[in-house]
Order: sequence, then structure tokens, then C-alpha cells
Amino acid sequence: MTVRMTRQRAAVAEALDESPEFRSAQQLHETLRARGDAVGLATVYRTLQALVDGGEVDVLRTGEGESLYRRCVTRAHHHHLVCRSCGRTVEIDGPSVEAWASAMGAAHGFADIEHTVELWGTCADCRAAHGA
Amino acid sequence: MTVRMTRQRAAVAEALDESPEFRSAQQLHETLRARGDAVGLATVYRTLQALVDGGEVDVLRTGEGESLYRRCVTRAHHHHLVCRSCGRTVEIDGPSVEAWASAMGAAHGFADIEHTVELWGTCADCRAAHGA
DNA sequence: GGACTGGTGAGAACGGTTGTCAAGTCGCCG
DNA sequence: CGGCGACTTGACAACCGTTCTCACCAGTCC
Repeated sequence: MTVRMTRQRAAVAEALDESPEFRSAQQLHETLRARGDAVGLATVYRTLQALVDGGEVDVLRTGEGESLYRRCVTRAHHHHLVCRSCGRTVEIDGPSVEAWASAMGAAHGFADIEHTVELWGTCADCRAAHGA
Repeated sequence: MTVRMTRQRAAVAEALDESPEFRSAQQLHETLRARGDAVGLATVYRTLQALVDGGEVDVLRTGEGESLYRRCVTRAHHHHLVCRSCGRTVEIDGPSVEAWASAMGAAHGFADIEHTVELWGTCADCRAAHGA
């Protein structure tokens, strides 16, 4: 079961590399199609899933249940501050949060603690653009 | 547009009151059906949504995108430590996390900061039951 | 009791995601 | 370089949770 490099996989990886924002599978699919590098939607999903499994890409889910993907700079565990309008992202680190999370888990007898910590906001540019 | 008290709404509220765990709309629907208090699924969703809007019930989304509901003790803002297997929940408070979140937002020029902070684990009982 | 109006439920619609499976390719081997 | 087999792909159907539709039902107020 060798892993093959195909035109499609390269295209998805490239699209990810090009945008520093978190983007949905459908947005990436649309980008590729627009550029002429057509790739089936199912393939986009499969490729993204594989990248996520390999730890090469980060995923997070919006409040509406859509998954967003991004090739993060840091491969180590970190959190995100994401613009809810354009997807622009700042990778942040929260040592105190990690400590707090595991202490809380242990204190209540829970094991295999996992935590979800994401920050959403509106970045300066989007605020300027959207009025408000 | 008066709000009416109906058998269905009362049933959903009661089902919520009976279980301290986070439960999905479908689980609640099933519980009601099993008990004989049949209520349409759409109504369960509508009622839950209304309770959430009124701040009477907390929602959170599982990693798989399903929404879970729970009548929390604290009405003030708080976070949850949830058993991923049975839904058992501990309401937790994280003043340091709140401060950290808004400081991070401000530091990067993001406004209207919102944060998602949830802890998932396996509670002692479920660990005992599931072996492992 | 009657009317007015919000509520209900069965089922269709939806939106994102995953599964299906025949047809297409990558890579290795000879 | 041509062949082969296993891995991939893609069009489309299936899924799943959730929301919408709309005709019928039932609280509330008088």
C-alpha cells in the first residue's frame, strides 16, 4: 500500500500552501476548479483527511459544523485565533491553558483529557472593510 | 406572539431536567418516544433551540458535528468537562482562560472575541465499565 | 364555545461529508 | 519500454443531523 504522488494530491497541497487562512474543503475545491486544476470533491476531502491524519494540516470546525483546514507553521500542539469573516489566523500557544485543562481533568477523575480551545474574532482588516 | 405552554414543550423540558448529562436532540427524542410522551423530532429541535436562545440550556458540538444539550446549574458563563462516552458533565470555571483569551485577541488586533473551550475525557465509571 | 394565532408533525429539503465502484494511473518489474 | 497490479480517482448515491414546509391542531383570550 504505497502512497502515490498524483496530480490531484499535489494540487490540493499547493492550494493549501498558497493560503495562510483556514479554508473549507469546498472553498479549496472551488479554487482548484477555477484555476483549471480540477479535482473531484471527494478527492479533496480524502486528501485533506490524509493530511490531517499525518499531522500536516490542522482542522477545526466552525459553529455551523463546517470543517476548515490550514497548513500550520507549528507542528507542535497549539491553538488558533481565527477571523470569522476571512479565516485569517494567528497561531497561539497557551501553556497555562494546557496545565489548567489537565489539572481540571485529574481533579474530577477523568482520563484521556482532550481539550478544544479556539478563539474567534474579527480581524482589523475585515472590520475596516465591513464598516462597523 | 404569546409563548404557549404545550404538552410537547413540557415533555422536552422534563426530559432535560431528568438527565444531568449532555444529550443529543435525537437521544431526547428517543427517550420521549420510549416513555410514551411522543413528540415530533422537529419539535424537539425547535424547543431546544428556543431554550438555548433563552439561555436556559447549554449546547456544545461534538467533534462529529452533533449538538448536545444540557440544562446547566450555572447560568453564568462557564465551561464543561464532558465524558465522551456517557455525557456526564462537570461545570468548570476558568477565570484565567477568559483573561488569556481576551488578551490574545487584543494583542493581535481582533475584536468581538469569542472563545470555545471544552474539555473531553472519560469518566471513572465509563473507564471501569469499558474495561481498559 | 369560537375565533385567532401560535404550535405541531410527517416528510421533504438541505448542506456538508463519506461511501461506492467502474475506469484511470502511478510505479515497479522485467 | 511495455505490462501489471494495486492504489486513486470521480460522478453520483447515500448518510446524518438539522431545518423547512404546510396543512392540521390546540392553547388563550373573550
